Amino acid sequence: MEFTKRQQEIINTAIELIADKGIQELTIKNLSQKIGIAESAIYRHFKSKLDILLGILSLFRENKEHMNRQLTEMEATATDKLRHMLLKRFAYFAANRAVAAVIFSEELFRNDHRLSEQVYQIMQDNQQVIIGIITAGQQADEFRDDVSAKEMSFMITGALRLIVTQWRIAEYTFDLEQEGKRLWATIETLVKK
Amino acid sequence: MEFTKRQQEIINTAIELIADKGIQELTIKNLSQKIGIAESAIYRHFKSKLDILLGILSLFRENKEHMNRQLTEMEATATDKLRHMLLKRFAYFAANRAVAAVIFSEELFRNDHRLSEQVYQIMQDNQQVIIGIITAGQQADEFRDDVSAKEMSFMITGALRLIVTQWRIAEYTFDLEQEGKRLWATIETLVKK
Amino acid sequence: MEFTKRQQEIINTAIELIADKGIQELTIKNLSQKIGIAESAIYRHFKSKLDILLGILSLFRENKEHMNRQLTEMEATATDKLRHMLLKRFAYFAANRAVAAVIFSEELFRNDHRLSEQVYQIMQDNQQVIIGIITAGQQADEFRDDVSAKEMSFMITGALRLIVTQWRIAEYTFDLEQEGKRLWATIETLVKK
Amino acid sequence: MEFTKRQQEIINTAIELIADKGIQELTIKNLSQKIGIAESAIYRHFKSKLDILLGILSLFRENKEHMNRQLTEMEATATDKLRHMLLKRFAYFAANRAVAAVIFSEELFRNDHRLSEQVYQIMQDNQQVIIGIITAGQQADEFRDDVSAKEMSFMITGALRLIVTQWRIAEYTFDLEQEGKRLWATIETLVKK
DNA sequence: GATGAATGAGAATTCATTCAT
DNA sequence: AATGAATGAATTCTCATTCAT
Repeated sequence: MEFTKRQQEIINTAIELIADKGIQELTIKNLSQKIGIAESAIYRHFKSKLDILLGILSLFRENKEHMNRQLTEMEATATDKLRHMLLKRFAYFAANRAVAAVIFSEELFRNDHRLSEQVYQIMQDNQQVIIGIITAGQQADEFRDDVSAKEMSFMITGALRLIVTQWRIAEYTFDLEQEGKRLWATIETLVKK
Repeated sequence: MEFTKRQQEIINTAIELIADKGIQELTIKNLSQKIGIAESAIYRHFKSKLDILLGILSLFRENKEHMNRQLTEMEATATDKLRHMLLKRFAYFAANRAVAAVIFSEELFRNDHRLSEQVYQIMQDNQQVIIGIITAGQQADEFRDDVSAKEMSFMITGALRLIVTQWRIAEYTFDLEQEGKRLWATIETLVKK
Repeated sequence: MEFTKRQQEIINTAIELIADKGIQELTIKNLSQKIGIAESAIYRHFKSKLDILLGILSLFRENKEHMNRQLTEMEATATDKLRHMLLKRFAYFAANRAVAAVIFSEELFRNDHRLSEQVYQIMQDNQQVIIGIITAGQQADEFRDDVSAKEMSFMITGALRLIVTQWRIAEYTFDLEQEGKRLWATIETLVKK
Repeated sequence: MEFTKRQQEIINTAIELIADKGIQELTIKNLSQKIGIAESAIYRHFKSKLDILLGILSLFRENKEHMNRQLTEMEATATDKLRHMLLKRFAYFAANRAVAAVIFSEELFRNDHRLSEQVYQIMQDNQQVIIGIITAGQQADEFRDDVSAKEMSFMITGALRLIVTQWRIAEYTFDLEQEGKRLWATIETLVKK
């Protein structure tokens, strides 16, 4: 899971490429051109294009795990944690459009089992964190418990994904963090006891 | 918007192809082979591959408009309408996996403006219908009104999309209609007054 | 050499097509579309595309023979005949751009022996007529005779072709007849005794 | 405007191909086969087929500019210069049939603006050189001046082109240099005072 | 580490032509 | 006469990858 400077450069450039114009734009040619090296040079650093995609996912997962660890260790009410987590995520996507573009496009990763497995894991991990927070919130009597933590987290995840998707389709023409705050208000109203 | 028999056959085959193995599998060669005609024969029926994709969307839109019209004309409580609509949609996707695979993969349609425009319209139309039902429900005092109809419909759409996406990623290994009913229970609990 | 109405329509449309955008634009599809019939209908009237090209040439040759016969029968000085012929030809090309485009593009007819043979014949016929006029002019002491009639006619033909070619390349943006008159003045000065 | 070895090879092969059987024979397949590399290898050296055609023209233009520069610097009477130039050009075409076939077939370059622009420039450049020589000849009292230099150069260019064209149509069955000399005699007679 | 040249497989599309109706 | 459907061959071009240097 450790990447060299060049490997990171390649991965990041690949992410940008995908974010910009979709997976079809991620070709070795475009990639190498954007970096400024020869096509064949790419193969010094990654065995194949598939490995670059795996690299993207692994980088993303690492990042998310870091975020989640921070969150778990945080001392705060469940409400604060949940808000914190969602707003942080929106901020992250707003600052890293490319990642947003890549991570919610399961389609891109359908060709290979290793890829779809990774995407699935990332989704699961994420859900687990939210479920954890909500369960805690229910036990602390902050959140309603007539809906299971799992179902609740499902609704939240769905909304999160949809807002990011719409933001992408709208070509980033609205303020994601702003809309994210509005969404949080809704979610808060819905989950609080 | 009227398609000949052959055009419908091509569109349906294209949908199946995409659903099966993703957009990358949708080549004129695969398409013509699956139908059993020559590659060039495809071009007698569609000017280009792009037009086939537009055909898919137009077919889907037509279908959805039909569904929505039925719904609008229906005499029922907002709760019933909403349940009816969601369950119907799950049933439709369960029976038309391919369409589900295609319609929630905005990524596929990013290459061309005409395509993304269509996808956007379909999403909008859909949201409008749900908003309409919820507003009615709020006025009839069936649904809570501390959350706007728009926000609520947003949560619902997000959940709907997420469940279908997970079902696809899980390679249809769970019963979508079953899970859809469970989701409906959650939604009902959340929206009712 | 007798063509039906439809055949003539096809030939004329073919000429226009070539004149407009070059031989590459002469496809059965474009042809049938411009006429307003189905592609396959063309084959009712011509056995193959080659026969259409042959038709173009045959039509043109007929026309030219007619022009030449008129000229031969005309009672006038050689100078008048030559002027008449050249100006007439420019007028004809100005009015029939398409024909000009086709007839000076030997390239188009290189694929098939039957075609290039025809083109060669047309060129020869033409030269013969000019040679005839010049010889007469020399015998009548109107034209210089230190240059053979053949060489002189060669210079004239070359100039005629070049002016039409330039006119085509310039996309008909200058007045061919006007320039033709100027060219005639030059020729007259050069040939007269 | 500098070409690699391989690029020159491709351009030359393309010229040969066109000269042999016309532009229709210039396909990437034929080209690569004649060279002995894979089709896709061509694209390492030229972005597209259009660029190969542009390459042909640019190579030709370079060559011609070289010839013209030599001529301008030459110390000689206008008559000698003109003869020298024409005979040199015939010699060049006789030795480079392929180039002759290509360069006088404006038709071939009609598809693209960049191409026809180049062809037009080459024609213009050429004419300018001849006009220059003739003007000098008129001022030195070698050439008649009752016909403008421009008109005279036009006649000469027309004749030059026609002779080459006929030589091509005759499938190179006559001696171009021989005929060129005869043509020169005619031109000399016509232009001299 | 990096490059340039090459490759084979495959992509979308076009074209002239045929044939049953 | 004309049409609609189909075909096979060909065309330009792209792509991931390899290899010698």
